[in-house]
Amino acid sequence: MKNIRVRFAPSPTGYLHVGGLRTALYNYLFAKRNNGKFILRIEDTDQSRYVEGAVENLINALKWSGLEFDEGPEKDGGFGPYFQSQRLDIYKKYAADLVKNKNAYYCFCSPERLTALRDEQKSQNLQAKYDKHCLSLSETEIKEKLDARIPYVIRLNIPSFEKVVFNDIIRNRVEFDTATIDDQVLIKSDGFPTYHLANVIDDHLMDISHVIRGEEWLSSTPKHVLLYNFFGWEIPQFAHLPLLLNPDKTKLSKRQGDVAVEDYRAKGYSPEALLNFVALLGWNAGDDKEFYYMDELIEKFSLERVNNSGAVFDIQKLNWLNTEHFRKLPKENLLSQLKSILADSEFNDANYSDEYLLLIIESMIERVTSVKEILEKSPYFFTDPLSYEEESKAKNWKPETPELLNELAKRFALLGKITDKHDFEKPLKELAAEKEIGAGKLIHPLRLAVSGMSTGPGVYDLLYIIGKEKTISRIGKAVKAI
RNA sequence: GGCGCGUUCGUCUAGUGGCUUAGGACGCCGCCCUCUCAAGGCGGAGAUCACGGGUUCGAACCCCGUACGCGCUACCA
Repeated sequence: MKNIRVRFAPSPTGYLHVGGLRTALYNYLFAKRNNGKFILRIEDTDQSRYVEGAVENLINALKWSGLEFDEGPEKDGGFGPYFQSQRLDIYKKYAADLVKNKNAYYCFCSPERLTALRDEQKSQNLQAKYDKHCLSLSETEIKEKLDARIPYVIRLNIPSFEKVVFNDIIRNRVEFDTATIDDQVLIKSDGFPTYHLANVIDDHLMDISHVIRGEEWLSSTPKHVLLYNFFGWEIPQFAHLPLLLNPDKTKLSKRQGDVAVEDYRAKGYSPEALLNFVALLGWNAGDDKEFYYMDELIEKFSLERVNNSGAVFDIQKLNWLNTEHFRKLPKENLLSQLKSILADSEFNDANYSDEYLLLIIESMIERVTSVKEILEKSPYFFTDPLSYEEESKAKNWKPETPELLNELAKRFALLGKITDKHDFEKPLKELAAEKEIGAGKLIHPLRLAVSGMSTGPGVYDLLYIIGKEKTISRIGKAVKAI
């Protein structure tokens, strides 16, 4: 079997789309599974869409996701450059060959004529297609126009009434009639190639064996097939991936939620979870397994098992997977994450011991789905309560509460050095018994006083972590404040 | 409008002619546990396999048609 070489070929629009992430992942998995190479190529042939820093963002997002490319920008594998904008001479040369063989031709039509033509066709409910007006230009006419510096494009000369048939790994046989295919512009008037030309030339020159890309490319694949034929090149294997969809089943878009990998990163999702989730959107191994690490994905992946219908991006399932992955992270990882998040937070002035932070992690891990959430759900480990939850106040703060809590604080103060969370339990239970009330009558207001909240770890864990001194002082504060 | 691709619980999916009274997961609901919130355990509801024809002893699975959805229809990728 020939060498497996696949590419992820995004256009640098500013960020990595999760759909793009999945495309990249499938390419990556396929490459790794088959001892092939995963190549990153930047399709920056549209000057009007140039975005500052986009390539850097893209590469960073891929790196964060763990999809390291074998060849690409700054990583030459002998097939570079990997920026299409740096390969203009190559495209020009091949375009000239096409023109010489009459498989492409110069077109000098103005945008106005093109628009008028399209409008006319549309009004008659005809397919919008270039009318090959410039195909009939003579050599001398072309030369004259060229000399006169009239702007031109080079168009693909689609033969009429032929069938173009190709095989797609995911969709099997696909057939198009050339009568329905437009004479695609190959070289734009600014001298840049369009995607269609550049992609075929680069895939051939870069020795790409499998073209794995989104379904939106399926309709233009016959143009590419024609180009391969005109050049006399071997056609790569195609695999057109189903689209990722919004909940309303339209193509996944910004308007209906987050689509950038960096958005998910910012929200605290882990790359492992995001990758695991996205891998399952359109692929499965044929069994019930849903939790995967990268190495297992590589081991099991095959294009043949990719689905052929679009998949809704279901954030709930992502949340679940994120949680599953999160629970399996080693403590040291969580600790270092928490430290760096704290450093960037409003609580960055204090210095917390590893021991302290580890206790927090242990108490919160079942209650959050990311380290970031620890700060959101339990700020009380880092600051005294700034306010007290109204609902809990109404429910748990009774007229006799201040007196009870003061008494409890007094008894806590009598405790020696705290060595176990249950040290707090005894005085609390005793007081409850003496007053002939349920422990809950003390526990709920106590939690509120100490944390300002009504939810969180077990109350004894809570007290043990924040410590005896802070517990007592916070009770004092709460009694005054509430 | 034309062309292409698709259609199994709300969602992701298993299923490739008899093993299927269509399996799993997320979510949802209930119960248990319990100082709260979670986590965990147990259980439940939820799909006439888009619809209509055909082929077959037998079809979610094969064929044809229809409907619907999506994609493409740019000197964007």
